[in-house]
Amino acid sequence: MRSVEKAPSRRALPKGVLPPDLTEYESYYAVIRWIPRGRVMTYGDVARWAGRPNSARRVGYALFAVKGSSVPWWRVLNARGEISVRPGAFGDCETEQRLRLQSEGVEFGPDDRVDLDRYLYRPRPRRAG
DNA sequence: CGCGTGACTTGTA
DNA sequence: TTACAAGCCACGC
Repeated sequence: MRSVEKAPSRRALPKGVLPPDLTEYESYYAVIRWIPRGRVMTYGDVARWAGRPNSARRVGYALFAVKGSSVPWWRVLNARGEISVRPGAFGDCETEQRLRLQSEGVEFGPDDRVDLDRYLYRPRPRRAG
């Protein structure tokens, strides 16, 4: 068991996006909680909205740590619209993720991919000042 | 402090 | 369209 539960590194978050009291992982969770039912976001988007544009990998890591909690981790896909978890890894949660998405009405294409143009969630229009 | 690794992304061929 | 390389950041050794 790798101790991924602890991830307390705090850094300055951009104002107006998220409260400054959140830890790195919690900031990801906060963004992921924005995703409504039947929608998805990419790791990169979550990272960007959390104020860490280059920490997409950490998002997945954070998700593993929170799996089982109230964070809709299954609504996070990679930039290609597919589940990043390899079948069999992490207790075969790849299957669980897919089932959860499908139960929300998210359809997978023949390539096991989701049409991001259709299901990608944009939290809000890019701040027009 | 350096090196390898990872539920990633983007650019190039 | 797929395949490969580079960039990225935090963690463990």
